[in-house]
Amino acid sequence: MAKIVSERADLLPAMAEVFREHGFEGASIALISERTGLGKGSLYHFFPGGKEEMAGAVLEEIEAWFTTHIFAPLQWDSDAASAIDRMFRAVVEYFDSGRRVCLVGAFALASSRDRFTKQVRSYFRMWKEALAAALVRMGRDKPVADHLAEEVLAAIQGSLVLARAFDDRAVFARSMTRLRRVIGER
Amino acid sequence: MAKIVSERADLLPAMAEVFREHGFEGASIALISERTGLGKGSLYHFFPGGKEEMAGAVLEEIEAWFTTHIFAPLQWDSDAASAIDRMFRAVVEYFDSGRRVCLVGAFALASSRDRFTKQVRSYFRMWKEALAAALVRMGRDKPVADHLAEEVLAAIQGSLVLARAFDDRAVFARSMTRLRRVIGER
DNA sequence: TACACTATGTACCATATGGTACAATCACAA
DNA sequence: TTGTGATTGTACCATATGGTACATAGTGTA
Repeated sequence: MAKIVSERADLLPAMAEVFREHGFEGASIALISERTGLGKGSLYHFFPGGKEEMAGAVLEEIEAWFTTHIFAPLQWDSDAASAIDRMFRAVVEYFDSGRRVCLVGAFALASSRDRFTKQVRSYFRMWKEALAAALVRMGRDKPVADHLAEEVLAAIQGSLVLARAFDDRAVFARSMTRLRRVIGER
Repeated sequence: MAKIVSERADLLPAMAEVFREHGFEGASIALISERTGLGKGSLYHFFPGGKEEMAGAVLEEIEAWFTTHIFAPLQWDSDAASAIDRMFRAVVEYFDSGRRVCLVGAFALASSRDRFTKQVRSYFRMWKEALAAALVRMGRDKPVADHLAEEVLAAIQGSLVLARAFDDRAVFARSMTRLRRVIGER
């Protein structure tokens, strides 16, 4: 009855999209099965822990992606300004200019936060600390850098909410432009 | 079998809290029944349209509350600065210093946005326009006021996300302090 | 009191849910 | 070829879901 031998990792992007669109409660196994093209059998073969394990794996993958493409450069790249510039580019692309929701942010607001407290917190903590580190390398004082990093993260999350509420990408674009300017100023 | 004659409006606060805590999908009728203290019979008596009508009524009540306490003063109060000050006070109290989630924001991120597009959009549009009007009365140019209003709303929503992710009210407090300063500056 | 109407609780229903069992099928190595 | 373990689809299960039906009890009024 088997068709193709899949890998667990291949399923994560499709599953992530389902969770993004429907949230943890709204993402039914039937829907996940449909969108991944895999039957329940395979799904539970790869994720014996069920939906909770699926969402956990998705969060893990998201954190890994952000670590590679955003957090690590922010933290370690000798050219901090360029790392920040690349962060903004990556963010715009990743969130599809505001059309796509931040799954971690959505989980933070919903009751699913309680299930995934650690992963949600870790994602934002890593982002904030990496960005603050880059700002320090650009010559900012540590406390200022911390506040600024927090402000940037909040603005990103908030403009994702507004962009979706207004169904208007321009909201997100304006916010990104402003943040680049704020960070550039002294 | 009846106990007390309730009013539809009396149920809304309890229902709002359930939707805030669990989202639209997660808020089951059983849970709503438990938290309002009313059986299904009564619930469907007051809300023949079921869960969708319940959530709709809650959104309506929220918009009404904000209109009275925040939007109207921002829009019409001759002392714009004081209206903005009262907005921040009301927001801090309403969102319980960041412990409480913005239901409309949560709905905007979730799939429930599609069901309640109009109400979600209306809430944010009214808020943004009212705040911009107050800023104009404080002497700002219209375009600047529009951008600033958008920035403030995004910061509020974003810091609610972060405050919940970090489980730290200080995040929200810091954001409000900063916004007051930004608005005060010329 | 008698009546109409509003509330209310409970039993019930069809369906969807997350999850399990298991047999069938694959890839691949001996 | 034969066997072994990884995959896969399907049938199935107990439960929870949103929603309905209805009989009962309260409320106010003539």
